[in-house]
Amino acid sequence: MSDALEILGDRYSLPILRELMYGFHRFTDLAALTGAPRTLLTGRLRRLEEAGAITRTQYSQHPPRFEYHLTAAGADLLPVILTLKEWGERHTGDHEAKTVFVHRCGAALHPVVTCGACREDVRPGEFVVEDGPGGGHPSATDGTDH
Amino acid sequence: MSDALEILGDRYSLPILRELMYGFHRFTDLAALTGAPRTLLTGRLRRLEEAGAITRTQYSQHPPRFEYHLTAAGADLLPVILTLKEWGERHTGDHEAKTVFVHRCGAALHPVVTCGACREDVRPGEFVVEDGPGGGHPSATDGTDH
DNA sequence: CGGGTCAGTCCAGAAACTGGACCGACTGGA
DNA sequence: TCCAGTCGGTCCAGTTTCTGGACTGACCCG
Repeated sequence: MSDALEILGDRYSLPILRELMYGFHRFTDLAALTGAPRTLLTGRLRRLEEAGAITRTQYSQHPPRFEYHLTAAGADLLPVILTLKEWGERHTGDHEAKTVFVHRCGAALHPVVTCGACREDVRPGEFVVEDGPGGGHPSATDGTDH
Repeated sequence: MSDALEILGDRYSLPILRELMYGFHRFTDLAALTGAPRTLLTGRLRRLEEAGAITRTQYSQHPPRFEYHLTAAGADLLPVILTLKEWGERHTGDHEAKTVFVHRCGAALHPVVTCGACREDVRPGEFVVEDGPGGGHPSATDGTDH
């Protein structure tokens, strides 16, 4: 996760990706929609491109003009954005969401995280934290106490 | 989502919450595990407390000692952390995860986001973005350039 | 008595962010 | 033809934030 936050851990990267998902692809649009200063936006777009989350393609030759699109890896951030949006609406003052996601089933999309293996909902306390091959925590022990 | 990122949008807030989920509750542990400078950690913990994601409780009187615990709102960030962890392992060099989540069903926990209404997996393109009551995007939805 | 633990604070230098001005190559309208 | 506007940036100076090491004060353990 630390690696992910190295790329996404700031106030603008996820909003940029979100606007790309919404269908905006141009620099000026992204600047206006996210509120990011243009200098900062330039840097973030470069970093996201380098990380493989977006592509930068030239759509006009002589006045050089570019547009940004999600890669497969970038589109894969959809679950992160959905769950973050859901949390914001539930636990911050952000009750009147500016946008609503409507699933193809017709209902407003409220994401639920399930276990890929057994398909059951995942709740705090229903899993255990174990050390992986990369070497784990100093004294991870119990994981779920409270 | 912007409100959520106002609180969580930096390199340390989510790691702090993650370590709390893993069962670490003391200032020094959090500093060591996240790598956050102590001054910064102090600020983040105050902000998360103010946002209602964690509580700070005194467990020793005379040498004042405190420990931090997740509130219900904080625990509700589990889906965000799970999906972010999953993305990091899939799309960054973070293949050898230091920790593995094992679901109570016995399998390694790979989160899948489903629609709360129809229970189907959510994939890019299987939903529509619409303006909500809060007033929406200038010209959202279609994705075609104007 | 000495060392360690714990939850911080303080400080100075480095890095990042901010917002406004500016740019060059066009395009559209009168 | 002239003028305003668009687009994707860059440049700059001032402000804020981050960083990491040193320090503190009350306790606990041997």
